[in-house]
Amino acid sequence: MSKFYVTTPIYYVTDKPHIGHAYTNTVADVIARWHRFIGDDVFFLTGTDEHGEKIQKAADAAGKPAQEFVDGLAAEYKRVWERLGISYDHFIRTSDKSHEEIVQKFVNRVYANGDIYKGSYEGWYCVSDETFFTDLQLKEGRCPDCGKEVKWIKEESYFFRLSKYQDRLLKYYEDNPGFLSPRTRSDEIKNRVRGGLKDISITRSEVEWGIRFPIDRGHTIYVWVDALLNYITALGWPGGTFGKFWPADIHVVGKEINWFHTVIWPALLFSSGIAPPLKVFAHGWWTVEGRKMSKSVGNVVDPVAMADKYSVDALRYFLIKEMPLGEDGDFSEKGLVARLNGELASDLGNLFYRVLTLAERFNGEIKGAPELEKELELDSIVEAMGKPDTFTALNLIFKFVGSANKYVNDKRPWSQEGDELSNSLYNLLEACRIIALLLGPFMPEASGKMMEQLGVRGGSLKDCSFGKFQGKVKKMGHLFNKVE
RNA sequence: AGCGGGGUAGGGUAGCCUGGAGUGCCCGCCGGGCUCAUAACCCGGAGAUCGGUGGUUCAAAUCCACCUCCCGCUACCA
Repeated sequence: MSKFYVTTPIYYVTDKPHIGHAYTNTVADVIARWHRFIGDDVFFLTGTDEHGEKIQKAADAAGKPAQEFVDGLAAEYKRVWERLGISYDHFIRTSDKSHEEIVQKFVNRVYANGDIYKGSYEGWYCVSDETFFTDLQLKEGRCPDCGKEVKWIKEESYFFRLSKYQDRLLKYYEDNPGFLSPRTRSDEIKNRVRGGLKDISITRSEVEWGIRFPIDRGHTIYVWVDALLNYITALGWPGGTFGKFWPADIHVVGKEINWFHTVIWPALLFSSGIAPPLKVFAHGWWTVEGRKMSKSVGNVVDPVAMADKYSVDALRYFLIKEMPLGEDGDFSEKGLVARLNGELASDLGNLFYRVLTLAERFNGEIKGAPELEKELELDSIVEAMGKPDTFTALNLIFKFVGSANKYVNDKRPWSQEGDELSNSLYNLLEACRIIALLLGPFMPEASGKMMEQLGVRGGSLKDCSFGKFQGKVKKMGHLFNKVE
């Protein structure tokens, strides 16, 4: 049994989770469940990022102390993940005492290695957006986002010698081609790193709501450094289960935070003598009906509302099947309904329903020779999941659903009897059993219902070959209901 | 501005890295089969100068150059 450590980003808790957060966690969850399925010892981490000025402001606006404010949102995140079937093993919060202590320990070590120095941070600052901009980013000398005036601000800060790690990062990318995933994202990062790295400011003197910088307690630690460290503080670095699970096998992230995970994070780890993660997978973004999702447009999609309306499994299925992992895609309720009605109800649900009907009418012993098994591209599914390519894997499983439907049409079991009929049913029931097993990581609830109706127990990858069908079939209605 | 991604039948996509007959999938359309099943399932068909131009090659959707249009990122939006 090998270990497998998968993480999601920790989410900045200014508001409740939307469909993008749900996507990231669903992808990570499918990966985590798959690795449990193939027998790995999995540690699946998610959590919340709770420090920083924006959160302080949001708490002020809500009229609550910061800690109370983030407590409420962290609980909300947990509720959402439970609702969406996210099988995390640990939920880390950056306001956890143990996290704060470890972050300070880590920063001390980087400092002792000579990679932190005092300097000053300056740049154009937009007060209303609370954001610094470079000369290049300004539009006609004004804020590129809101168009208001910007001020030149200079602030004392401590810096991390990111520039020192340029060559080591490039070498790491070279030696570990799978680290930057998917490929389409890797050139972008390499180009930018080749273009030169600037040291980065890692403390703030104006921000109160954060972890104290141990070298100079007038500063707090920049939230990104605080946040990135969650991946090792959750393991209890340098003790705890760190030795067992580190390095992370995969950090699942959105493409917009790829830079932090593939450049700053490994550099920080290099500085403190810790191995970098094995893979950072940057997935794409969802638009909503063709438009960028944003609060101001008012098209933010609530994943819980979708799950309530169409079922958790339909939502999970749509998120994985709608776009190749790593690409961008478009979310629409119309698209979700089309996949629910057409693929889940008509193709998959109907397959189970018709097979179960035929099987229930049959009184004899279910036996036969494997005929349908050759249509199952199990090796390709395993290979895809190893990449990971959840999109291709799910497509291959559904290709097998199609093969099973075709088998019913070709064999016409309703006009068969005796051994012939038994053989057809044998093949179909075994196909259904394996489909149920393989879909477990993607649609855990439906998978459970399929097993129950087939009267078989759960299993693992090694059970995904045609054996003797030992279930007791019991039809219990449709797996998926059509909508509208 | 720099960097990255994309432009494939009516719509949506996969294929592109590792070149080999436009090959595949979904929706829609036309025709047929079946009646176990959620008007579901299966088969066949129509429909594409693979954004444009030029190049490399025996061979280009695929590699290269340029052009064009769309989108994203540029160091706190999954």
